[in-house]
Amino acid sequence: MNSKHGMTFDAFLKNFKLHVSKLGFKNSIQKDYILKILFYSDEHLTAEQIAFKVKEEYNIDVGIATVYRTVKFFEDLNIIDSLDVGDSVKRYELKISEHHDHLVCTSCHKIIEFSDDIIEEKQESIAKDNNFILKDHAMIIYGLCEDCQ
Amino acid sequence: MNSKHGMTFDAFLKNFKLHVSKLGFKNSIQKDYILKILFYSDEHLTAEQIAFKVKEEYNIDVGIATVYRTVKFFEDLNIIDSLDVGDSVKRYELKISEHHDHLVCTSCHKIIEFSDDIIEEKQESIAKDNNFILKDHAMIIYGLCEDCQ
DNA sequence: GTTTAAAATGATAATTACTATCATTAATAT
DNA sequence: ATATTAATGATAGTAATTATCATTTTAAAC
Repeated sequence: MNSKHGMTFDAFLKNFKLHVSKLGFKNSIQKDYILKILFYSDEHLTAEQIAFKVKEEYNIDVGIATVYRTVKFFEDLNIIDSLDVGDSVKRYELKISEHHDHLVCTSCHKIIEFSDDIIEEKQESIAKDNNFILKDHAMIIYGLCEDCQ
Repeated sequence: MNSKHGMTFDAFLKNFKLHVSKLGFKNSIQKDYILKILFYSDEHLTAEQIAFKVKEEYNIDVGIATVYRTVKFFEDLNIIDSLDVGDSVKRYELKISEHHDHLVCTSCHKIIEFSDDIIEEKQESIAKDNNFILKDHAMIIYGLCEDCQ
């Protein structure tokens, strides 16, 4: 067990590749390494950051267009979340750990994750009350962190 | 009383213009009509839509740069909220009615407003628990509305 | 292991929402 | 009325993302 996700990356990757094949898509080393960077990252990464880290850590060149395509692909597969902190750049994170929401510092842009069962339940009931089938939600609380007050 | 806001637009505008003056800024018919469109709109409007409606409904020409500047100005004054439904276009709404969050249909992009006191309270306590001074929050629940299921 | 068909990639052009610039206009103070 | 100064509008510029298309790679069939 060498990760915070309760699963090794190799096991996760094997599973992922099988899933991709079954859906009729083709695997690639680019997908593998983008996934790997996201798997091990503690932070929410932009497309540019992903490309940079794949090169830096594994010496694999990935075109920026491929990164954008791949994160979109991952979103379609529902394995990543995208997050816009308010600076109009999308940041991505793998969805394999349990769901959480975000607290964002409006000064230093630090991101803190949290989860709250009561809020989750409330969201369910609000969707129900409005005859919506709940698909997803995004909740960002903006404030000033300890360091920036 | 001719509006959903419990105040006539004329009263609201008078107040607004006084506030602008007091802060040392100048008033303009462009600001007035952008505010008027937002005041009477049931929907969350993009900058482009605001410019179009000002022309359509009051036959006033407003440059698109002025609309962007003005909504930013209104944001600084804290009288409008901006909302990104996920299509990377900002939509704006006046903040004169009480605070609410949004339910968005992922199919037809219909927006439904809701508010929930328990969620609001929870957000307060989450901010507190993390030593954040809460400034604002954005919560969007995504789902399929009745018509799109 | 070759061949084949289709999808993925990478370089880059295009798009789009938004911002900056700057000359002109309009609003407030004197 | 005049002066001052901010606001406006036209448009160039920016930055993130998407589209295009020639080339490469994948995976399946032979």
